[in-house]
Amino acid sequence: MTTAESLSIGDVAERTGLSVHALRFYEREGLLVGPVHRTAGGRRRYTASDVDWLQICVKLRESGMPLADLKRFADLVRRGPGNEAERLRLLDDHRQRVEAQIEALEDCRSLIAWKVGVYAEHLARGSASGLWDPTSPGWL
Amino acid sequence: MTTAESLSIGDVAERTGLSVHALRFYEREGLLVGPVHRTAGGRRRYTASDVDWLQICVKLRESGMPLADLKRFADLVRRGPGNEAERLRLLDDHRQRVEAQIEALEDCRSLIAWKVGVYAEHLARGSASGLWDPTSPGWL
DNA sequence: CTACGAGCTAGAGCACGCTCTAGATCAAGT
DNA sequence: ACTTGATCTAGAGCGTGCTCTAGCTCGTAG
Repeated sequence: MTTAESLSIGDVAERTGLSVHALRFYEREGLLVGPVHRTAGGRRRYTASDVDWLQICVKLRESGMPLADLKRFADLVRRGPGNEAERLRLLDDHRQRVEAQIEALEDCRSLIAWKVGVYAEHLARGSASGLWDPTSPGWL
Repeated sequence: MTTAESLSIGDVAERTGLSVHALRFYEREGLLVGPVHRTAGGRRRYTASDVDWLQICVKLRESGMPLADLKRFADLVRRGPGNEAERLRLLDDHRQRVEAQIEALEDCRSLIAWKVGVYAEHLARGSASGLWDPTSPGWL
């Protein structure tokens, strides 16, 4: 349940798009910066900055950062000031990987788009024979 | 060994970037269009169009197409003419997913780039405190 | 003729990232 | 008080996509 200052695991799941299972898993794996507080009854209570951090995690995961790197990053932040250069390196390395990935995807996109275009044209003409038919020469 | 018309599994591994293990695995999974020929001694002999197809597979995999879709595609091609519309649909669906993925990555990239920029600037100034420090307000 | 690297099969194993289960507890509505 | 739904823990299980092993065979160079 939502109150002014703290959110249940279900609320956080809704806000981040992660499942409650994933949230508990992330916590076990040490991917959160701070310890999650608990109610008297033992239920997790998340703060707004927990959610902020998790939303960053989601973005980094979506862009392909492995959990291990996310953990290294969380560790650095948790240890506090003094390792900013290392944090920056981690992020910047990831940025480079993301850029490479975008380029690779754009390559694939143009290959596919071209193939789709050729295909559609032949279909429109009703003359699709020979396309992707490895027994005909020049099928590519 | 390479001869005019046929390649060993090792050659194909080199040309496609797939491991020999992966090549045998792909074959078992029915991801190839034609059956791979064998020498008298039972060794695989690949043709140039096998390599062409595998290179397409690699591109599609790099862009995130699951093996199951690749298999559906290979099945369609193997069955020969008459299902071009279905092939086109498969490819075009994938193209759309790739485009969505590029957009998502570009989003992530700008988030990261911004964060990296802020970080680098603060580091240059020697005033990095408060960055990603969930105990300070406005740490995002 | 022999050695040695490349290839063969069947099947086990692995890394990643969750996802699900069981069985119990908590908390809120009626 | 009772019911109902959310949450808890510990740990097993799973989907994807390879990767590796064991034990054997092939085939080319010397």
